[in-house]
Amino acid sequence: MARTQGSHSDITGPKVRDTALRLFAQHGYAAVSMRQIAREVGVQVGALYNYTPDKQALLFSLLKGHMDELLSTWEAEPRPDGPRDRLEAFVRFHIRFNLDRPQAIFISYMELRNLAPENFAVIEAQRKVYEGALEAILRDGQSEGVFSVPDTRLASYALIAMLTGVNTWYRAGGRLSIEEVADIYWDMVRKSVSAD
Amino acid sequence: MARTQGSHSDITGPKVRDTALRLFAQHGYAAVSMRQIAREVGVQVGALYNYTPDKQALLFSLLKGHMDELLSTWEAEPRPDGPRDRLEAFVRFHIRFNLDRPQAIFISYMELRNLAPENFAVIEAQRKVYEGALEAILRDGQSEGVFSVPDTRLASYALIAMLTGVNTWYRAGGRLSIEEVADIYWDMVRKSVSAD
DNA sequence: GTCTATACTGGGATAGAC
DNA sequence: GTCTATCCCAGTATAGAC
Repeated sequence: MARTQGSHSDITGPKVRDTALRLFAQHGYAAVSMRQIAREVGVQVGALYNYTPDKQALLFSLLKGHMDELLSTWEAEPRPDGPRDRLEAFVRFHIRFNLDRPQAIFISYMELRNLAPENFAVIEAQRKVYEGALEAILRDGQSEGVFSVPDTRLASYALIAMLTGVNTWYRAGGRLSIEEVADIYWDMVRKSVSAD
Repeated sequence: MARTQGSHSDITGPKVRDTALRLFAQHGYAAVSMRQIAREVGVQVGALYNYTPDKQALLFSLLKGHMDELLSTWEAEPRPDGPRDRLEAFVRFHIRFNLDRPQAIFISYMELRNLAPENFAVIEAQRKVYEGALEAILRDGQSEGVFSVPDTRLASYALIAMLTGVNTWYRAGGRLSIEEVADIYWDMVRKSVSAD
C-alpha cells in the first residue's frame, strides 16, 4: 500500500545517519552544518530534527553505535586457546573490522574532542574495554612465558596505534588484499613481542 | 626607550601564533573562531589581521613552520653508520621530537583536511620526504640482510603509526621518562624488523 | 513527517579613526 | 598597531501550516 505522501521515516532516518557519517568523516564535525546534511539527504533542515534532538546527539549516536558494534562483534569472535593464537586473532580482527568501516573508525578517533563531556566519558570507557582486551592477552602471554614484552601497557598502546594506522593508507583495490595486509602486520606484531 | 603606545608587533605576533596553535589543538580548527583567538591574545579581532591575511593562512603557517622544523632538525641529526643504528636513531629522534611539541604534532595530523588543496599538497610533500627517510633505512637494512621485512613500504607505515601513537597517551611527569619510553619502543621496533 | 519561515546567535573579514 | 563599528553570510534550532 502507498504510504502517506511525505512520510519516509524508515528511509530518511538511516539516510540522515549515513549522510552525517560520511560528511563528518570527510570534513569534520565542526565544519559540517545541519543545512549541508539536509541538502545531501534531500530534505529541509527542520526535518532533520525528527531524527535527532540536536547535532551533538547525532555525533554521539554514530560513535556509540560504532563502539557497541565493535565490542559485540569482538566478543562474538571465536576465542582461540593460548595467548599466541589469541593475539593473532586480535590482530586479524582489528584490521578486518577497521578496514570494513573506515568512516566510523575515522570519526571515532578524530571527533572525540567534539563530544560533550558526558558523552565522551561513555565512549572512552568503551574504548578502554576494547584496548583492555589486548592488554590482557599480552599480560597472559608474558606471564606464561610465550611473549617477551618489557611493558604490557605500552605494548598494547603501541600495537593498537600500529594496527589502526592501516586505515590511513589502505585503499580497496590497491596492490594488497586485506588478508595480505593482515599477514604482514601479524608478522611484525608477532616478532615485536617475541612470540614463536 | 618607550615604544609608541599600542604598538606591540614583536609581542603580539608570536602570541597570536601560540594562541592559535593551542586553541586549534584543543578544539579543532573549524571550532575555533577568530574572535576567540583575539580574546585570548588580548586584542580585538581586527588586530589579528595584521598578522595573517586570513584564518586559513594562519593554520597553514603553523603546519608549514612545524614541518620545516621537523625536516631541518632531522637532517641536522648525526647519521650513524649502518641501517641498524640509523633505525635506532630515527626511532629515538621521532619520539623525542614529537613529545617535545605535542600540540604541533596533533594539529599536523588532525587538521590536514582543513587545509586548502594547494596548502595540503605542500605539507603532504614534506611529510612524504620525512617518511621516505624511514623507508630508505628499512630498504637498506633489508638489502644488506640486517633486517627481515616482508614489505618495506608497509613496515614504514606501521612503524610511523606506532611511534606517533606515543603522543596519544604520554604525559610529562608520568611513571616513565621520555628515554625509558624510547627504550621500550626501540625494543619493539628492533624485534619487529628482526634486527640484531 | 515534511515544509516554509523565522528567531537568534555567531562566523570571517574589512573600513576608517586614532 | 590597535580599536570600534559594521557588512554580509551562515550557523542551530523552533513554530506552525499542511
